[in-house]
Amino acid sequence: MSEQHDTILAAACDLYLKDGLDAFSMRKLAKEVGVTAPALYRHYDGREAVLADVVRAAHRAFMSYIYRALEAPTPLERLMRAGEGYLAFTLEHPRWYAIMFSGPERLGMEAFPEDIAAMGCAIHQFWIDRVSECMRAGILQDGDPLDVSMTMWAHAHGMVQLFLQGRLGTDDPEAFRAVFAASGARLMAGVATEQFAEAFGADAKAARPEGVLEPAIET
Amino acid sequence: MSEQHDTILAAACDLYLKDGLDAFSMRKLAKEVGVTAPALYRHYDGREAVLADVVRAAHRAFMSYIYRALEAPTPLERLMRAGEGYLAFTLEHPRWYAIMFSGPERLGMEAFPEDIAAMGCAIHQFWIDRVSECMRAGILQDGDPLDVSMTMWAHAHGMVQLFLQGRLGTDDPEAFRAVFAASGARLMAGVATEQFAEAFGADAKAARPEGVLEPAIET
DNA sequence: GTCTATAATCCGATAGAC
DNA sequence: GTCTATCGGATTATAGAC
Repeated sequence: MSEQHDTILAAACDLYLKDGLDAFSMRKLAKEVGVTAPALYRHYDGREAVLADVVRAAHRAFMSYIYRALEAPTPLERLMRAGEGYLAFTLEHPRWYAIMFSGPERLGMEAFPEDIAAMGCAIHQFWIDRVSECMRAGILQDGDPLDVSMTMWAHAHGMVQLFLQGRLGTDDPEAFRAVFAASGARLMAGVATEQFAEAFGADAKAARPEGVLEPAIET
Repeated sequence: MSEQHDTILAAACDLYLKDGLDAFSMRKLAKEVGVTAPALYRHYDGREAVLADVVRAAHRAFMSYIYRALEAPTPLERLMRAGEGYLAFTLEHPRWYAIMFSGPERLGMEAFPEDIAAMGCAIHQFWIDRVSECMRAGILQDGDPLDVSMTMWAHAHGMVQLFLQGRLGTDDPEAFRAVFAASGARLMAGVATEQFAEAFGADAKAARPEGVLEPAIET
């Protein structure tokens, strides 16, 4: 809460985002802050504690991206905007996304602190809520929202993961956006209703005349 | 090619599978082999070179799991058996699966050697072939096999990734198998044909009377 | 609250004797 | 081909002066 605490955390985020997790050390962090390493231990218990705060910051940043979707007026628009926010976050902040899903032992911990796990649950619940209200609106086929949101989540997570590791044959975020949308459309064909196809077709035409949802031809 | 080379590689695989990537060091490897560290450098250029061979071994192990599917008589059975082989590999050897998808810089390299990248392409092609022949057989809807296989790959990869990081609320592989199958069925609903539903329904009944494809109720 | 100094480990890699 | 000895570096973290 103190001011130095925030200064250190900000520097820690910068350092992690710049050099990655393996290059993150208390010495470099101290240099970034402008003090010597032992001074950091007055404000943090150690490396683990700093990284835990970085993970918290990553979760907060992620939430700020997807929660914007709640401003949209309809369930369908909220779902689509949430998906766009998710994709924007992963493309603009791949390292923040990575640390959210690196698993605790990758950070040198046995398990995530309770409050971080709770943030993960809140995010999961957000997706369940988006799916739920789309089911009630007749846009998604009836089913268990927990199951359906998991399917959509896994697909999105897998796509992003494969792209960030260069397994999709392209490094261009714009190309990936089209591929992601096309793949998402294939998935929706199995879980959405005709009402979705009509509503989203119209929505897509209004918002994106170029029709990014058409399957991308790669070869 | 020499015998010591193989001995070192085997020990390296054991060491990585036992302790993980961050704990993998040339000194520990030497102890595992039963020699001193400098001796390793007669057979390997350094840590990177050893890890590259471990990655090669991981790819070969993965291929041995999914290539078994080619013994099945029909395109549908080959696709299903390939999926089962994929899942079995990820659950039985999560660390081997992890190192295949960790990205080169995680291993301290700039890029994967050409032959490793080629193995990745061969695996990708394997999935494209499975999808292709299912399209020709009328089991999957017509489309670009590359696109459809990517969608299926991303979904499977995402599911496994989320499970291995404990984000699915269970650590039980058997429970995950059911969840994975149910989610896969949701995906197939969007990309398969009615012929699939009929054929696989019959197939599932013959092979698995308990019906693992029914959506799992969690709560 | 920050510093200097340092403990205690670990790492990859090499030189040179045998 | 393997050894001993070592270089040169990194790391987390602490002790104690100021």
